[in-house]
Order: sequence, then C-alpha cells, then structure tokens
Amino acid sequence: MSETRGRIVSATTELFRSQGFNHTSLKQVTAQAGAPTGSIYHFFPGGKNELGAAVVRESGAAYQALFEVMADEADDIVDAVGGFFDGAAEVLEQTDFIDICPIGNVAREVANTHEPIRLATVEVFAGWTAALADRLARAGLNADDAGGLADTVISALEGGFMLARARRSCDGLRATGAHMRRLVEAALAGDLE
Amino acid sequence: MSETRGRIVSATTELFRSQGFNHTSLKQVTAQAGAPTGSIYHFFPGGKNELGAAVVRESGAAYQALFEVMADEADDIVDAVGGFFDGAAEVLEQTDFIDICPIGNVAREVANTHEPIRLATVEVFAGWTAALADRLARAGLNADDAGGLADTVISALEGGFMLARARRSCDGLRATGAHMRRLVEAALAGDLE
DNA sequence: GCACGGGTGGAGCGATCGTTCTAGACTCCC
DNA sequence: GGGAGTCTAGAACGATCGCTCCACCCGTGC
Repeated sequence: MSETRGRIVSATTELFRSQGFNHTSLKQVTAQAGAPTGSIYHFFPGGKNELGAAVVRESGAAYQALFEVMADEADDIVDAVGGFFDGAAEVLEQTDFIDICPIGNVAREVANTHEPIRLATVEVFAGWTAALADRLARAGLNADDAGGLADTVISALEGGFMLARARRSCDGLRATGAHMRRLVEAALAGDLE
Repeated sequence: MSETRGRIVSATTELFRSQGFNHTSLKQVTAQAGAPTGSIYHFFPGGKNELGAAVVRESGAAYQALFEVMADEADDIVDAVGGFFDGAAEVLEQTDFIDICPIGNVAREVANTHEPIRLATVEVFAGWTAALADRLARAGLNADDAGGLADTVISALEGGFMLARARRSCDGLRATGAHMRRLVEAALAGDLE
C-alpha cells in the first residue's frame, strides 16, 4: 500500500546485508529510507523486532522467487544449482562483497536472543529447502534424499557467503558451487547409497 | 600469564557463541568473567575490538587443535571429516544449540564494519582450510583440488551450524556431514574431474 | 466547509553503550 | 622500608540506543 513502508523495508534490508541486525540502528534506517521514526512505528508497532522479522520474511521470499526463475530458465536442476552459486559470486564481486544474503546474517545473530525473528528465519529456510527438494524430487530423487541434499546445498551456499565475504574472494564459493553441482549430479545418477 | 585475562577471553567466547559480537556488551563480560572494566582495558587497550580479535584468534586456534587431534585419531581423512560433523551435531544438541562456532558468528557480523576483526577471521579460516587441505593432499589429492574441497567442507560446516541453530535440529547438519564424507571419498577415488 | 483517520515529522525519554579516569591493592626488587 | 610496575575496582562521561509521544499535514466522505 504505502510506498513508505516499502522504502523502510528495503533500506533495512540493505543495512542488514552489510552490517547485520544488531549493528543497524533505527536512526540509520530513517536516514536511508527518508522516513521519520513515527512511520517505522506506524507500520511496525512491534518496533525493531517486528521490522527485522518482516525484512527476513520478505527478502527470503524474494530470494526464493529468484531461485524459481533461475531454475525454470536452466536446462536442469544440476545447472540451476551451479548457476546459483556462480551468479551469487558475480553479484558479490560486483558489489565489493557487500551484497550478501541478509537472512543468513541475521539468522546467526538472533538464534538465541530474538525468538520471533528466529522463527522468521526458520520459515524462510523451510521455504528454500522445500523449493529445492521439490525440484530434486521431480528430477528423480526420493523425498528423504532430496531433503538432505537440499539442506546440504543451502548450508554450503550460506557458509560459502561467509567465507567469501571474510576473505574478499569468491574462489572458494565457486569451488563450493562446482562441488555441489557434482554432488547433485551423482545423487541423480543414483550414487547416493 | 594472568588468569584474569583468560577468564575475560573465555567469558567473551561464551557470549559470542550465543549472542555474537554486536549483542555482547562489556558489562556482560565483566559480570561473567568476574573482572572489572579496568582489567579489560588493561589487557586489551584497544577495547572491545581488540578483545574481539583475540577471542577469534584464540578460539580459532583451539578448534584447529581439536580438528588435528580428531583427525589423528580417525582411521583416515574421510572418517575425520564425517566424524567432525557428527561430533559438532552432538555438542550442539547437548548444549541446547548454544555451543556454536563463535568465529562464524562474528565473521558475518564484522566483515564490513570492523576491519581488524575481519582480518582475524581470515587468519583463522586460512589456518583451518590449510590444515584440512594438507591432510587431503597427504591422502593423495593435488594441491588445487585439496584447497577447493577444503573450502567446500568448511563452508558446509559453517552453513550447517547456521541452519541447525535456527531450526533447533541437527538433522540437516548430519545429512550435510554425510554428503561431505561422500564428496571427500569420491575426490580421493579420482572422480573429481 | 468540516470532521476524521491514516500517515508524517521530530523532540525528547530512560537506559545502556564503549570508554576514560583515578584511586587503591598487591608483588617484587632495591 | 620504599618505590615501581602490574593489576583490580568501579564511578562517571558523552554518545547513542530503541522507543514514546504529540503536533501536524492531507485526502476523503459527509
């Protein structure tokens, strides 16, 4: 409805990307969004926690939509997985290693301290792994194996982000993507057990 | 030398584990360590940043030493990798998902905002991947492949921690460990290219 | 023209942050 | 015994935190 709400959410998303949840202040949000404090509390009466949860949910949904589009365009699920890692590496390099997944940032920060936001991250991860597992199952994997493999790919992606950003190099992330590609390939070929 | 310094570092390590860098206040550190503010600034004149960097470096070295011991005791590098994931999952469950790697927590928080700590995380990751790559190379892998595979395993481990802690379940972490085991096995068998 | 409600704008609250500073206790060498 | 240096102890500082509160603007329905 209101475009102000959208500006607040996207400004906060950007700030979470580069500084995480705890290091982002509402003053920074108001400055970057060009919105006053009152508007934040108008749209998010629960304050920073509610805003944080909304950011996690909405940008989580956006990433999932992006994955679906890329997977639809790819030749098969193997290429889709490999392409997602390569695409992420490219974006990371182009943005000077700032444009990292904000959900992963927040997830490790709040898991023990901000229960409502933790639940939002769980929802997002569940959506991602379900979307990937579904495509793996449609490619021929049984449901159990598809779930475990999806968890592995998402774990490697998030951990790869962490390593790439710390090092300011995407070499490891690309190598990880290549290994995930290989892993999916082998699983679909029936080499899993 | 001083046991107070040790108490400060280990108290901070515990706090970083469960709340990360930005959410940990020096007041909490003094309370948990039973040491006054003055002592923190005596041992770490650079304040919170210097303390944080020391915690990253020292607990990073401790994890590396643990890995070396486990790898020495394991039958081979394949079992060592698998065992490390399983051991981590067990510890996570026993500590109600609190005892997670503090370096990974801090790494994503500070990568864009606290350069000295970021450099400490880079050093630690370099030590870990070098230690793992060295064992992979000794098992027969060429140096390039060993480096890429080590990055993949460390990424999957850290990402697996993130997922496990958010979900409060280690199922995905164990599945990821099994896949890493399989990946190392395949690489050593020469199925890499 | 007027009342009303969604939304804007920002001053100011108490609490807490990282840090500084000074005073004192303890240990060791002269 | 005395002086130096190491370490402990915590009060206090300015800055900043998340948040509350209220005055105001403006489009819409009557």
